[in-house]
Amino acid sequence: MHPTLLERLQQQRGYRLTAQRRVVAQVLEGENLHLTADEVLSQAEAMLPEISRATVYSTLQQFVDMGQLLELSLDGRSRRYDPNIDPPHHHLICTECDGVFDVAHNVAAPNAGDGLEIESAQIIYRGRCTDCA
Amino acid sequence: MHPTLLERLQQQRGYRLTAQRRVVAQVLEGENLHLTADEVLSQAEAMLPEISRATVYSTLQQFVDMGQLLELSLDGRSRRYDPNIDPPHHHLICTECDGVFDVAHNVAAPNAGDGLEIESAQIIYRGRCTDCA
DNA sequence: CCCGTTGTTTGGACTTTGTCCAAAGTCGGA
DNA sequence: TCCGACTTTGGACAAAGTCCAAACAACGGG
Repeated sequence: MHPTLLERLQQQRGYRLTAQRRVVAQVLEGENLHLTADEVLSQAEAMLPEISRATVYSTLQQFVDMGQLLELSLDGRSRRYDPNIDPPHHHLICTECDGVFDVAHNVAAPNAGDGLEIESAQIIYRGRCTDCA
Repeated sequence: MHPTLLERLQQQRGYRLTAQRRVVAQVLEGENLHLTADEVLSQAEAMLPEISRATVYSTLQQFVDMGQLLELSLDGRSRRYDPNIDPPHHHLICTECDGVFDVAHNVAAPNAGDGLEIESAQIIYRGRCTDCA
């Protein structure tokens, strides 16, 4: 298996892995989990009641900036976070159950060299998940 | 050329093309234009001062539901709207100027038949636009 | 032409999501 | 141990979107 988010954070040198950061990382961990910041906050509060909203938001942002957490903008309303960086993948939003699912990354879709420089591509599929189809 | 958004709306039978709806459609029109709902609102107010926020939001939603307007979730904070449906295309967010640009659609990225049914795919590229590169 | 029905718009209150900031707390090294 | 740098906190604030009841407008039947 690939190292978990928490394991990857432990390897970052010069980074204080405080109780708050550890809790946020633990909450995020899991296959096919795509939590919003507020979902992370409520689950983190269950483990560490005095954690504050500002900490959760800024911790999430740090993980993203460190390249250890994927930020998804799926509905224009909130952001979701995916701790599975390593096998690159994309996402499907099920039009029936509204769930978010990882989808294997087959083909990069590089593009005509119109003079633009593409760093990354994120694909959002819409359709029906295996359960609903 | 492909018909404009306004023209496409005029062809919808049994749909009242009120002054408010016409104004919203006119504001959206244009190449490489990706306005937020609030940007649409302020420009619409310039043409029809008494138009209300609720009308703009619900009109945009209707256009999307009718399949005549593309809704983009690029930053998890707001939604942007693209009136150009017809030659399918994707979008680039420039990491330097933060602009949004249409990118020609080369390759559909269909996927392994893992039992899911894919209806559509939307690709968000990140990189540098032709001006910034 | 009037009326009722149906569809549309309005303003404003409200919710959700995210940001900012100054003060307090914590940690590790000299 | 003490200092300085980093981290967390709570609360105020802002942005984006939703909801709702009342007012308004348009169309067709009588």
